[in-house]
Amino acid sequence: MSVNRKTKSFKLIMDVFNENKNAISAIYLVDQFSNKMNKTTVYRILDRLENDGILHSFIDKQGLKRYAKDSDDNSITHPHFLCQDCGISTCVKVNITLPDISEYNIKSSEHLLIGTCKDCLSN
Amino acid sequence: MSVNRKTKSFKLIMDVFNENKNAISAIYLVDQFSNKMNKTTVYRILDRLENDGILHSFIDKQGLKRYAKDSDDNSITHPHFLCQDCGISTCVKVNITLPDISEYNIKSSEHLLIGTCKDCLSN
DNA sequence: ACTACAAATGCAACTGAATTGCAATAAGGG
DNA sequence: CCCTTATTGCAATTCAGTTGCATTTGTAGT
Ligand SMILES: [Mn+2]
Ligand SMILES: [Mn+2]
Ligand SMILES: [Zn+2]
Ligand SMILES: [Zn+2]
Repeated sequence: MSVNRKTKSFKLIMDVFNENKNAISAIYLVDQFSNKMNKTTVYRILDRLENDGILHSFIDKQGLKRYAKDSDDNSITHPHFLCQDCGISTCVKVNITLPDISEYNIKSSEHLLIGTCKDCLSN
Repeated sequence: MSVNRKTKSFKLIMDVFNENKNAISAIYLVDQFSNKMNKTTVYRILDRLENDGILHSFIDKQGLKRYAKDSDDNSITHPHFLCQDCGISTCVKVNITLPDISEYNIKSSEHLLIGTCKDCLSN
């Protein structure tokens, strides 16, 4: 009983994440594929991919949900970088050490780094 | 020319932040004061307070905008904690050291810590 | 205390991301 | 090829936040 049918829409979205390891906003995909599939479909496919552990997500500085492909060198929890200039967002392959705070039992964390990417710096 | 008039609405909201150092969502205040002022007014007062450097804000895990009072022991950039159980959110007075990533010029960062607070742990 | 004027507010309409219910479609196991 | 049911399309809805504009109100200056 396959839980994930390889539909045309599913493949189109999966291709994006296979060709691009950046973090992509749901709304960008909705827009990109507006003539290929319904926006509801985009959201539901992203949901499934996340539940299946193929993608992970976070809320960016503008409150938009972004998704990126899981990979082996993604530590379980890693920061996400956003370039103010060109808008690209990437998973940052760095281990962040949480300060030990006695008052809280910290279970997970989200880290957003905002700045300028290499490409935008050199242009 | 006073830029900040001490209106009734302004005082009501300011009081909340003076009595409570936690990070409070805009929508919570809109709800709290629904019979005292218009929601637009809440948003605009929060905006002003942030521009004047009295409050600072961040987007929480649900994509909601939260505000907290600036204070001397708030380092310029500090993490924010959210208790999964009771929902309170606090500024965490800890210096976080960003890993130096050659690929990016990092100008600012946002750090969300999710877990359980002391109160919820002991109950 | 009065006035004038800009700042602040209320209201209603609007935006934009994301979700929901339901009927129609299509993937793929047998 | 059939059948089951996962997936999709569509339209309506939600929910936080914003905008335009007319009205009110704080307060500086007299
Ligand atoms: Mn990532
Ligand atoms: Mn804070
Ligand atoms: Zn860039
Ligand atoms: Zn708690």
